[in-house]
Amino acid sequence: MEYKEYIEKFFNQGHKHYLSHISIDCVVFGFHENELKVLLLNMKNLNSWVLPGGFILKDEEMETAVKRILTERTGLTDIFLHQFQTFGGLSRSSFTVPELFFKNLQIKKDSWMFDRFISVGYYALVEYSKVKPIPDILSEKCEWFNVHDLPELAHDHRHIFDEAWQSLRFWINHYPIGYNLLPEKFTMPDLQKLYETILDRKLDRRNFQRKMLATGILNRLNEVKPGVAHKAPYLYTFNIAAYEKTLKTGFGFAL
Amino acid sequence: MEYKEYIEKFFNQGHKHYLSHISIDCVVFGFHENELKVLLLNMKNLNSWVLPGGFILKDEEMETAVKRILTERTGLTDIFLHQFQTFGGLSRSSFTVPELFFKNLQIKKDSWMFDRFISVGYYALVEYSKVKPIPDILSEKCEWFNVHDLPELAHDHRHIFDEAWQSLRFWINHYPIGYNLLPEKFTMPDLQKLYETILDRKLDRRNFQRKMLATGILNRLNEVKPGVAHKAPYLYTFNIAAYEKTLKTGFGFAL
DNA sequence: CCAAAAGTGTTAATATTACACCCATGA
DNA sequence: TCATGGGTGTAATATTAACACTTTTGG
Repeated sequence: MEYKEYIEKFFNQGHKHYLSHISIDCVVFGFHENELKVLLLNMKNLNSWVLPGGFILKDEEMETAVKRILTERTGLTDIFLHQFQTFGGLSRSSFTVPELFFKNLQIKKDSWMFDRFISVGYYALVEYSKVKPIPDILSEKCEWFNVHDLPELAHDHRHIFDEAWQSLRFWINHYPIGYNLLPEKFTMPDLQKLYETILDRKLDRRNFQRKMLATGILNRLNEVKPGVAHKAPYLYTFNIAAYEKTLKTGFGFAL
Repeated sequence: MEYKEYIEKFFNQGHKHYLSHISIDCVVFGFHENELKVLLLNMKNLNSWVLPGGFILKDEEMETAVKRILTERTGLTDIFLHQFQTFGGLSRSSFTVPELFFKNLQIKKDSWMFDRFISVGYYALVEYSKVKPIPDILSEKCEWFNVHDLPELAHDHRHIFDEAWQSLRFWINHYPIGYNLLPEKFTMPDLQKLYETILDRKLDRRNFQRKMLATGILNRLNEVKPGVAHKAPYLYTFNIAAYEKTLKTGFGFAL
């Protein structure tokens, strides 16, 4: 049984390969059908949902670890990442699980996995349609959830999610967003929906467009969105050079 | 020799008490004579300056650890803290030191202190005049430096400092500041100097005053600063209730 | 009595918000 | 042809920036 072996090795030997006491938790945001989504995992045998996460190899950059973890969960490379907070609460977890989880498993009582962890929180922005959610070895399901309709989360993951979303809301008032969340070509209404969804409030159509165009990060194409009812909206792409530049400098406006 | 014993115990036994692979680095800001200051330590035997830092006890909240560390360095309790970033670079340090540091010391080659560390960065705001800088066991000196005139820092501490200052600059555009950096009674020019020093640019006297008063976090006293040449400025205190409230909600203006 | 610093108010510029009309399209 | 959503411009308001005169005081 490959699973059994893997788990046992992970619990009993993992500390030889990974930094102990340190974990990574990721809040992966996607945008689909005008809804902001988050990727969650359902742990095997336990019926609990958790954020995707993992550990840092001893000879691995922290950010490389995050990318590795997220590539495993989503199939994507080149993911936008933002480190938003590190969680150090004493009671935040320890990997406490009911006995049944370990039936048939030979796991040492002093496994590194039962130690206390400090967790570094990252949020990621990904293009929903390109993601192939892949459960990890400990989990059964990997699914998208609407941010307004999350299941109960284990440990302090609800808190981590809340902090991530808040951080994201703050971020988009200062830095451009969308390149990582939208398809290559998108419409102004698409972009506005994205902002509205993240900020969780309505924005004025005309003012939004004016501000966005003023940032200079958009290219309007000589195409309109095909196959829509009513007047077809223009398609846009991001002006990557300007976008990247603004990612560094920030623009100072509030939507 | 107490020092020798302590160091040996710390290097050889510390992993039993502290979380391995995790450190804390603090950027302690003070304000004195219209200069923004940072507290640095000079390591014994090495002539290198570092940020104050430390480790987390296995049964200690992370924030409690930071407070403990800073109380040891400054003599203060109740310090304003802000976690600004976590540093996970592979090459960021490891505690590499020249051989001479270990002359006469019996330290195991596999001491936890030679492992790789992920470091959680906090900045602290303290009232300069109340601080009694106290070196730690590994260091010889603990001194204030003007932020514009820092010595060379070991490891990636210059980078950590830069990120802290940047984070602080960002912070003060959204949240009140000063309660932890100024004496209880202060003048409007004092407060302005503080802002100017942190932001590293001049502000308009009149507009500054208007905005500050508009926030409602200040109480003007019926006293003026004694013993000054020229017209004496009013003294202010912070309205703690309003200050604390604004610390949570933030005010949205840019200086 | 004057230089130097502090207190205060007004005006101009800019940014933000609110709002209304026309256009294109598929049903 | 009409209901729906998209494109655009302008006026009102709020915020920010620029700026000048008066007051106080120690030397």
